[in-house]
Amino acid sequence: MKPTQETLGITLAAAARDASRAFDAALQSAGGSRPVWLVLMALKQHATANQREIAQKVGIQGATLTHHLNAMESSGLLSRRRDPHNRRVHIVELTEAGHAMFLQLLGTVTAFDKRLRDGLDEGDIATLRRLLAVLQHNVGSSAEGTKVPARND
Amino acid sequence: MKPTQETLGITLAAAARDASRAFDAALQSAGGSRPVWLVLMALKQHATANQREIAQKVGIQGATLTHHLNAMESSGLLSRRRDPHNRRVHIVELTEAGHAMFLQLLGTVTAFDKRLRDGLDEGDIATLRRLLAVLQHNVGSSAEGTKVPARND
DNA sequence: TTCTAATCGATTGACATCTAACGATTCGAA
DNA sequence: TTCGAATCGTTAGATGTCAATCGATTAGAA
Repeated sequence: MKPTQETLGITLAAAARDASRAFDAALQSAGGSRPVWLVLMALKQHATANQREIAQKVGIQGATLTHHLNAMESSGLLSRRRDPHNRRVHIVELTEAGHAMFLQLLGTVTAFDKRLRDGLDEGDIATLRRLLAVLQHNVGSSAEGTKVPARND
Repeated sequence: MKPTQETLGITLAAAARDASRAFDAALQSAGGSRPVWLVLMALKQHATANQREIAQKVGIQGATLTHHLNAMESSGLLSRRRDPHNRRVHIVELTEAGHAMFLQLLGTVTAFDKRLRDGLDEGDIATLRRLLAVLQHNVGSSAEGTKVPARND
């Protein structure tokens, strides 16, 4: 490892941090937030889902999702009801307002993505996805259906 | 944008999240943490620095750094003294324990980086760095001397 | 010399995230 | 049928981050 060069993890974290901050700022200007967007997106892909599935899809812990869902339910973006077949389970669904919020944020997300891609061709994008997937594989996760690794004490 | 494909920002954030979690776990097992590592690294590169410089180097706000420095000073890893030429400024320096902690964590960091790079050749690494730098440029930041973008209300 | 603006680091409060633990519910082996 | 283990979502507390604000200090124009 060259002494003047950052480790790959630090480089990746810094790039992601900068991109995420800009993305967060864009979403906030559009009246949303990143967690809101991620939950909306998960529920757009699967119209009804339980919380465990959403948390897994989004890549966060159930406890974290509870907080986001509480806020989003209060805001009228989604509803939760007990599954009659298994009363431990919440079925989560978007409301009309939730669907509207998704559309509201979609423009922002698309514009941001376009901005992020500026100067990169499809080959670059594919390469980046491939390399990022390798990194994820190397730390023990796959890009889809990510399982949250336990943090050791 | 293809409907079945994640936006680039989400892909990047997910990869970075997974890598960061693994990195955090590795550092924790070695008795440190990511903020500790980043501060140690910044102070290894510039033996004496003021807080603003460290915060900028690490890529976090001054308020955040204060908390980390408080903890690290309590742990004996570093010391702070007022600059006699400008009493607003703190000069931050590593202690012997701080230098020892750096070495302690260095092995972990190196091993983690090696793990991250598994299956990637030098060309891949260079490509990844280049592409990440493009992304950072596109969101308004450069990879070195990162300025933290303001979050709009 | 005076005074305004800028700088520095700290404090406060809010947001997002995690772990550990919990109560309620369900599953499945005995 | 019983009961221990597993699942589900929630709560509480801790960590890391940010913005806004503050008191102390300095710089520089008038």
